Amino acid sequence: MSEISKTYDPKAVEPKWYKFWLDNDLFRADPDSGKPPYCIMMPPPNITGELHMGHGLQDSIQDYLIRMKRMQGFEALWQPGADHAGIATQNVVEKSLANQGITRQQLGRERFVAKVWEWREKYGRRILQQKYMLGDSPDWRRERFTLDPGLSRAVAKVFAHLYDKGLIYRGNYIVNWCPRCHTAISDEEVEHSECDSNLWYFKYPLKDLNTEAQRIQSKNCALGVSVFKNYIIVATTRPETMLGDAAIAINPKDERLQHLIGRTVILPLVEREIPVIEDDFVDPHFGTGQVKVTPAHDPNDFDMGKRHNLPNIVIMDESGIMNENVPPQFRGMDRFKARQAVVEALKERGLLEKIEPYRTSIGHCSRCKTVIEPYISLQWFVRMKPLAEPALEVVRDGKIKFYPARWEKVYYSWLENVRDWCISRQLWWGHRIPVWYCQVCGELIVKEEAPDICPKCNSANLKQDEDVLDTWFSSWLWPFSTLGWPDNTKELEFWYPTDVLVSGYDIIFFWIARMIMAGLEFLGEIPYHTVYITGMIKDEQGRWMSKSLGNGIDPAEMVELYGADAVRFTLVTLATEGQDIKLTPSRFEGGRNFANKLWNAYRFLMTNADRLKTEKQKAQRENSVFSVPSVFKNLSDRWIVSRLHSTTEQAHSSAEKYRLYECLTTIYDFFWKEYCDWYLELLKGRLTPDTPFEEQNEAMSVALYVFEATLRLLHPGMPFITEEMWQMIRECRMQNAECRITPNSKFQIPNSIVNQCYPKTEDYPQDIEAEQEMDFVQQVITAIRTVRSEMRVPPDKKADVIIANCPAEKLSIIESNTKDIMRLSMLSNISFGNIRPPHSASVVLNEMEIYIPLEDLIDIELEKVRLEKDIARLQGLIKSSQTKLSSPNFIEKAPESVVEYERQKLEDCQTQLEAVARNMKALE
RNA sequence: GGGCGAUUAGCUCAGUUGGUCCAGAGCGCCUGCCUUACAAGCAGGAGGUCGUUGGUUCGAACCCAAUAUCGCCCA
Repeated sequence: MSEISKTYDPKAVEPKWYKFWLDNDLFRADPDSGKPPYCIMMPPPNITGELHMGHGLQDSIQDYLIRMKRMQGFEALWQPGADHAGIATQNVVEKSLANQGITRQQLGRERFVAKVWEWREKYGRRILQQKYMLGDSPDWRRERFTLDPGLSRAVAKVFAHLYDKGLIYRGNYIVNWCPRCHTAISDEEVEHSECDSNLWYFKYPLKDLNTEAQRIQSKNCALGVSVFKNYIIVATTRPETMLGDAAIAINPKDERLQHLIGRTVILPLVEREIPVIEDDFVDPHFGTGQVKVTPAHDPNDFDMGKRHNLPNIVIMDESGIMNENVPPQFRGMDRFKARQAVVEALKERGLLEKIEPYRTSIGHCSRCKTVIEPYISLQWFVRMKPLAEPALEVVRDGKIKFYPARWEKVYYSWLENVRDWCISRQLWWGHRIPVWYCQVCGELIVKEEAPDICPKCNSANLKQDEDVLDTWFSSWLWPFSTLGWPDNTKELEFWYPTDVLVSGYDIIFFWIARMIMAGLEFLGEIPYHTVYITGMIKDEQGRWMSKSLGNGIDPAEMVELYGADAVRFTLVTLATEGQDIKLTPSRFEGGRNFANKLWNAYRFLMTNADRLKTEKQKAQRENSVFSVPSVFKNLSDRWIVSRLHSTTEQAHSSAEKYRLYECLTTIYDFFWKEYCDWYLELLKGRLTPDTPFEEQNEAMSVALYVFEATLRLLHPGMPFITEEMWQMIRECRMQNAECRITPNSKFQIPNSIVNQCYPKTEDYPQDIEAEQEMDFVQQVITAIRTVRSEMRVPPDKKADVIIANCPAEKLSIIESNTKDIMRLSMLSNISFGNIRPPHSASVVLNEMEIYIPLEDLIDIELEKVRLEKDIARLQGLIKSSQTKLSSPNFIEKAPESVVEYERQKLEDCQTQLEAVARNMKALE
């Protein structure tokens, strides 16, 4: 056997095994295997950029589940793929072209789209390469892209289906327009943020001066303030839009302003006559209660305009530049420049009443952060209400469960208030809308495939809609389009509905809710029964990681630094119940240290296994070196197997509840604090040169047996290091020690931890008696160690201890473990007796007392302090027990077992206190 | 304005059905150890009136009600 390095080096291990897994098709999923199906859809990453920590976290969780299920005998498919990400990708390619001084308009649509495909080829693979690095185990052969022919066919079919059903319509409406991306976006793609702005108050002159009659009438209106003025005052947060005003509106219930009804206002600068109208929508408390109405540039005003038949006066172009519908001096100005200019112009005319500071919510494009312009344009929409109802039901009925469950509320509130979905995008990159217009008769044709002639006039002069569909219009089909829908494939039959979706809460609306709607609408079945919502990765201060802040932590770099297993382990253990994770690179040290701990235990085992193997060869012994033990005789063996039982049980139950952090911390605690700290330390005492070969052999067998099981338990969380060690350990164990899941008969698959059975609780016998005995041994050792340490006894100074008041059953435990107790607490002798040696430190353990004679070494004062502390601790416990027990209510109402426990506790504490007090007295 | 989350050790976080939790972990800190698997380690230790105030209960970190602070989502 070659030397094993002292520290674990992931770089020497990880690439090797990933290649091995890929070369041997170990992630292949086959619908004909005869095993039960299990499927997770990988949220398709954008092809724009790099893997970020969120992927790292979500992939670690998904891969944990997939690998575990695979080991549990499921035909586990993790379906991979990528998303074309319309706006994002187009932006990124435009940006790269801009560096060369080229615009997409210069290239033209066809050549530009070809460029984006080049980009996809070049960069689209990169993120997948990064997923290799993490150790992800999807069936890469099944990788899909949202613009693949099959998936595009699904999109067209869905569009036609919804159109035929009347759930897709086209119309001129106010949409969220991004003047930089030059496209409409959906409500979900708008990010609102509170900004400091102003409320500008403008005077709009009334057309006719007040007549005497009106004046008298108004005088009777006691509340009137602006009655005698020949103008009215409006307030706005967007002054430039006044150029498109079509009316002034007031609330019909606003008594102050009744006299204005029916009047006409001269719109300043534009000199257009506009009416004063009444509408319930107007909030009398906003500004002056008289609001300007700009139907073409505000969603509420748009609705109001419809109610009152107002003209939609569009005042800017698609870049937010003022157009020919505004007075000449503003034409060609950017909307923000126009804002200043309008204010300036009104001020010059004395029509600026005042400016008040005002906090307002401003919508920004989630892609480029440009301020959104509500813009009237011709777009395609999906009617959402009919789709939302069934999607609400399946969650209400519990057919789909969210983990953590609180996200269901968020899901409900969105679906209950869902608005129609604007699906057309004025982009070039994406699924072209499957709609054709006859250039002869104007017929509108919606078809899955391009029609040759107009069905109405037979003309071949057809033109396809220029726009493309929202990216999510293909993503929402992901759970079944990737499985081959609309074809009726084996895959679809076998894996749909899938099992779990793992995603962040940021895309519950965008993606999760829509996927559920789509699954129900197009397949009549939910897409998955469980939605696992992860927290988001934040920086140290709790801020979102972003390129602009430069506070991102690159997972690839972390893998490079700490190893993939360490990164995965750390991320999963930090992900508690959907809480956001504040991450710093140093957090990965924990994972790395654990990997190193595993490695060194392995190193220890292998060194000894190697030695025993050599001895065996020398002696030419018959028996195979390390077999699976059938019975466990040694206390530490019985104990560690019993602890493995509990660990396995916990790993199963935590995984069922999707508490993966709990799975990993349980295994971590078992391995580090029980296997390494105690079991291996005890094992050392069984591997001494004076121990007979057969006994050493037996001890090593159990040690390897438990270690191997731990590797399998841990494999879903730390795939690489477990494979590395498993492969090596396998070589020194008997063939029947393996526990391989049924292989696919069709394929020759080598042994790998990937296709071993996940440990089952019942494989490891629980042994309560061994646990109790071991617990006592540990208590004795720890007590002596604590005293030694607190009394500053040098580690190399061996001590004799005397144990007094030792009950018979404890005595026998100590006697049968004397060697271990002495070795682990550095003693030269243990004797029993009731004589307290002078100058000794003492510790009371339940009813028994341990004396450690230390002669000159003992510092009486130090020992007194120690005992005083113990006395105070016991007194505290006694007091609280007494208080409880002296309350008749407690005795009457608390369960018998609790009362009994409290009584026992009190009694034990009192016995101990007496003993400690006695020892204290002996020192004086 | 509506909803959600957080508040527990110096820091980051666990804490399941209220009792066996005078509350745990990792990191940090203190003391002692290079004890031939591991100093990325070992042994031991210090450190918290569980945001605040009421309530329910025999019993509250946990349940209820107010309240404060921070964060997120929606309008």
